[in-house]
Amino acid sequence: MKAHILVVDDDPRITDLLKRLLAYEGYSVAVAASGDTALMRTLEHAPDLIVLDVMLPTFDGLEVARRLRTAGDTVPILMLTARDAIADRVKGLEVGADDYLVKPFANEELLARVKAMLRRNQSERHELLRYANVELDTGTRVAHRGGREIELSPTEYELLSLFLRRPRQVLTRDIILDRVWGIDFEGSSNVMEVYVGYLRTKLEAGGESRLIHTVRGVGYVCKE
Amino acid sequence: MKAHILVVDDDPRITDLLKRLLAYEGYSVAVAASGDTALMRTLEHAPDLIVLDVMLPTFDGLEVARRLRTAGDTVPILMLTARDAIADRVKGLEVGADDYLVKPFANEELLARVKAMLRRNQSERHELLRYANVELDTGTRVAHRGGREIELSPTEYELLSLFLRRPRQVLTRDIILDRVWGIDFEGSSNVMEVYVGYLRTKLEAGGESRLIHTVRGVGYVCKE
DNA sequence: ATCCGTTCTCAGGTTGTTTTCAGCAAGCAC
DNA sequence: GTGCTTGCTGAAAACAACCTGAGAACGGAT
Repeated sequence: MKAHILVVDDDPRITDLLKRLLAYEGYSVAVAASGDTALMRTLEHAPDLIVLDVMLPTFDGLEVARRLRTAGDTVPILMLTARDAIADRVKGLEVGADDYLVKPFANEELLARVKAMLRRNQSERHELLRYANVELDTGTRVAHRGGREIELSPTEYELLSLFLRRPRQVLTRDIILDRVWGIDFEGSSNVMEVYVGYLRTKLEAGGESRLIHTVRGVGYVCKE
Repeated sequence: MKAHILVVDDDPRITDLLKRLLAYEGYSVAVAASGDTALMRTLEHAPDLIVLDVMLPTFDGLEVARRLRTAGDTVPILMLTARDAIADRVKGLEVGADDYLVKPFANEELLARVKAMLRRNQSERHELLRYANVELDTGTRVAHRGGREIELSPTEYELLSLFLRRPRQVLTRDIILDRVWGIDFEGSSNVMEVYVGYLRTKLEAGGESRLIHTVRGVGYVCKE
């Protein structure tokens, strides 16, 4: 639902601009300013797309892309290259970037590409998220526990996939609200609690053990 | 033996990208930027495949394809069509193109098609898509369910073939709109719903079970 | 110009999903 | 235990998504 985008650039003007632009379009945005933090953030957040500048401290964008690909990560990468660095574009594509954009770029163009890349990717990527005896197929959007098939509404699906992407990790209420309902969620509502309830009901309908546990005062964890 | 590919487009962005992409995959690539140079290059180099944009100076891609075919040239043609030009795709096929791709496209997808087209030497591209008891002949564009023959309008055909190529997988509205209508839809239209309706009516006219199910808030699936 | 098939728009009805709310249960500090 | 906070749950209201029939707009063929 809310696509999550990681922006990697060492120029704060660029990251600021992109962050605001993308957030305004409804994406949830994270930022990294160097090669190593980019890799870390990718592992942490499993973004749906990376906007990656070539010039970076520690190690450059090409190296980041190469490491991700050799590690088997298929997240779409949109590379930002300087106007005159044709060689970089070629290398970028060779190294596993999916598209590139020449700086300076028009906002509209960046948005168009991001959108197109996300849409295409969505069709090709069907992962099988799994934890304990729960499976979630992102292609069919159906969950299984044991042999039982579990149908999910869109929101339930988002929530469960969030949990399954980060098993054993405590997710704060803020993070969950951000990822599933979007940043602009204000004031007091207990939607999240209601939906955790729905999920628990469905996941435990066959008498199975609880998988989503409450961490009082903080949020929830998915673990056995 | 390197396959030789001619890329025809007047946008240097596209030719730049394609040239590097295809060259990296080991093809030898030539470029033309207008209809007449495309014809000249074809005569000169006798490429094994042509990637041909519809919109071109001098005369357009459709015209290039038509002239080649009437001259007896059977070189496989992969047509690049604009986003909202369904009519062009149909015309392209009528005029002798062998496949088409909607811009913007995923690099992977272009490579896959190029490979596939080179492999099957342009003659036997009559696929028979099949799922459950539904068949779709991509040569005659006629569908069958059980023994019943089902005639389809061009749009209905596109839609059904999309579903049959990815059975059991949930296709989001974005993807369907993109692949069938080529539209980057912001505004509200319900064409897609109407056409799903048409397709259902035709597919279920013999009292058969529903094959195209709606996934609320997401899109549709083709499954039993 | 007219016909016919196809595509698209619109409005109303239907159904499933999301949110809210109020009361209850569970955890925690004292 | 008591009192306070935090989280759970069932029901109903509010909302949005989807379907359908009717017809308008379009384009090619005669």
